[in-house]
Amino acid sequence: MNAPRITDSRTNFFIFPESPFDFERSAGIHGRFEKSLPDVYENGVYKRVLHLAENPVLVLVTSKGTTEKPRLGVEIHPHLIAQDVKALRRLLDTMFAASFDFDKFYSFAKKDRLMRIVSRKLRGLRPVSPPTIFEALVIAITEQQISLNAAIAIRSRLVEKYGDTVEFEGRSFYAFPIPSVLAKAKVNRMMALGLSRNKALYINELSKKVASKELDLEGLRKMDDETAIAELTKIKGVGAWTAEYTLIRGMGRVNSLPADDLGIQHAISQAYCTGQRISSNEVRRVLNKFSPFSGIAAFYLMYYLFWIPERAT
DNA sequence: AGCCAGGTTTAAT
DNA sequence: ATTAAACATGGC
Repeated sequence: MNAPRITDSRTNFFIFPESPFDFERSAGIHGRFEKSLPDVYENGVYKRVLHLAENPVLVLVTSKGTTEKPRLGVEIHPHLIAQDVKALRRLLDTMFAASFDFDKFYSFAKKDRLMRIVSRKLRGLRPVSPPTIFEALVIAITEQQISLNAAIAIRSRLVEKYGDTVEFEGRSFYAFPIPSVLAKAKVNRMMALGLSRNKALYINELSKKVASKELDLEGLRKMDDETAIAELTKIKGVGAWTAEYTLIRGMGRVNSLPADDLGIQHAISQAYCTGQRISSNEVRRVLNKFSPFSGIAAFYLMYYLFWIPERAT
């Protein structure tokens, strides 16, 4: 598995991710919502603020290649010193270069008639990840039980209130709030953004543990799926769905399957069953043939069924 | 207006 | 070991 190569020329450089990579489709997910801070995707450019050596830096990413020969142009504001370029490489690796072998997944997908069509149609689609597991976990908590639209609206307000900003071309761009800030936030203030009391408490307590280093979320990357899920579910407010969702969407764990997910249950049922609501066990049974890619298979199927209006062949 | 939406915890049986 | 209630907002 080759790590993406990054060529450095001060504030602008290229990344060469593994192929195939459809940047527009993958990063473009963020552009489907009116506002899904801290992520902004407009006119083919992905924009967000990342922390490098604790400093907020605006990063602009755009495709300069193709799905088969991916090449991403990266632009930074303000300038970076050399050691920050290294840190940025790590973050962009995490976010865009989910290091797994797409060809292997696609060859698994051929075993199934529908999945063959889906994977051909969506070739190069990756689940883009947040830069940190902390962010992925907070995202998952905000999305518990309520609709995606509601969660994204609430999360955007959380980011506007607590995230660091970089001004650029007369606009504010945001970083996801860092743990120490959310650790100090008042639960009542967080609730005013639309979080339930419990979710505000969960996020606040989680942030305190991460900020104090009592909890090392990034250390989860070294663990296998099962162990990471066991660790995550020790955290208050984190059940099976939240842990599994964090792995697939935030850690590139393509076999992690949040089988309790209503959207996945709906998608699997429509594609392989009667369309009626099905159980998590049914979901696992149906997707088992795509193991060790069951999570990414579910992601592809959901995207295909619910996110492509112009679906035809 | 009312119900459901990419669940989890606590408190009951 | 299983079941019920409470929870917050946005969309239809």
